Amino acid sequence: MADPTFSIGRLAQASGCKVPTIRYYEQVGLMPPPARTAGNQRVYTRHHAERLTFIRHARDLGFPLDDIRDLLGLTETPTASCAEADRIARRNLESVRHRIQRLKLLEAELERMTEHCECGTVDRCRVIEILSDHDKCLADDHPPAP
Amino acid sequence: MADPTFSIGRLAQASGCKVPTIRYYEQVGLMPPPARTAGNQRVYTRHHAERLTFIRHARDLGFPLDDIRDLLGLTETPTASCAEADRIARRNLESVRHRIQRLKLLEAELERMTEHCECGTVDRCRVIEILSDHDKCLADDHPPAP
DNA sequence: CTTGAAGCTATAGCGACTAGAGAATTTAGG
DNA sequence: CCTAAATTCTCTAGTCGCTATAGCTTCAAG
Repeated sequence: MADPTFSIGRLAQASGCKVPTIRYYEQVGLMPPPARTAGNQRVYTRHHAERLTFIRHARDLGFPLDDIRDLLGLTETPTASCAEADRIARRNLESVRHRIQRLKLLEAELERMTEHCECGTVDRCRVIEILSDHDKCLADDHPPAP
Repeated sequence: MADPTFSIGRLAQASGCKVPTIRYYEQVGLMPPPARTAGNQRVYTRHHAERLTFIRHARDLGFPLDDIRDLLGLTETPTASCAEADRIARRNLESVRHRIQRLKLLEAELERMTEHCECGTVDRCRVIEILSDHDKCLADDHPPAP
């Protein structure tokens, strides 16, 4: 009859979030303030668990909290167009692709550094050398704007 | 005879760092405090420019400031073994590779989301659906520890 | 009833900057 | 030489997404 309820610790276990993180999400308005026991401890419902799973999952996918806030807003009016959700997801996909591209450049550069290091003294170190001389670097562009 | 000197603005231009970033690096001990004019403005030398280029370059390659501090320390004793520099570079290479792996999972998941979105209403949105249901997600592992 | 785990609030810290206020200094042009 | 504009100065606070700590209260098991 009555839905099961959870303490913050159980909710943390169920969701994979840490306890302080859940309180943080409440503080910044991502999670609604739950009911409290007589002794002031938080009591969560299945609704909270679902919402937190959504948040956790979106975080795992790299969505910033502001985007998650927007997505959560959308889920509350299910008849709204999902074009906005699509736009948010595409934006994050773009950002992920940018980061991959950039990191691949760095990977190549770091490989070059470590492969040619013969581990003598610092004054002949390939790592130091490449870091010191900008011209010897391949990946010298700047990271994309957020 | 006298080496050329730079104002903080020129050093910023030359290095690609922003002015407040240079001051920040001084504050956290990465850049040595430069001489000052009679009017208290910073006066930089070629040494500073080289050091800042090193820092900037290492930052571009994803080295954390603490690692950069260590590397700068090494450059000051050129007869030291470069094994430590090599170790730092390899550690960062590892970290970059981890991040690439992780981001590729996210990319696949986000592609799956956006490709199947038919942009109707939110209650049938593929993006929202996947975010809501953990079982529908491929990339549900947790990011690697720093 | 006791004990230990789990919960509470509040504050501060992380990394690596960035932004803003308000005052002082420098530089270029007239 | 003087003024106006650009640059620089210090200081504080804010960003993001938590995490850690301190010092307390409440809850659940035995």
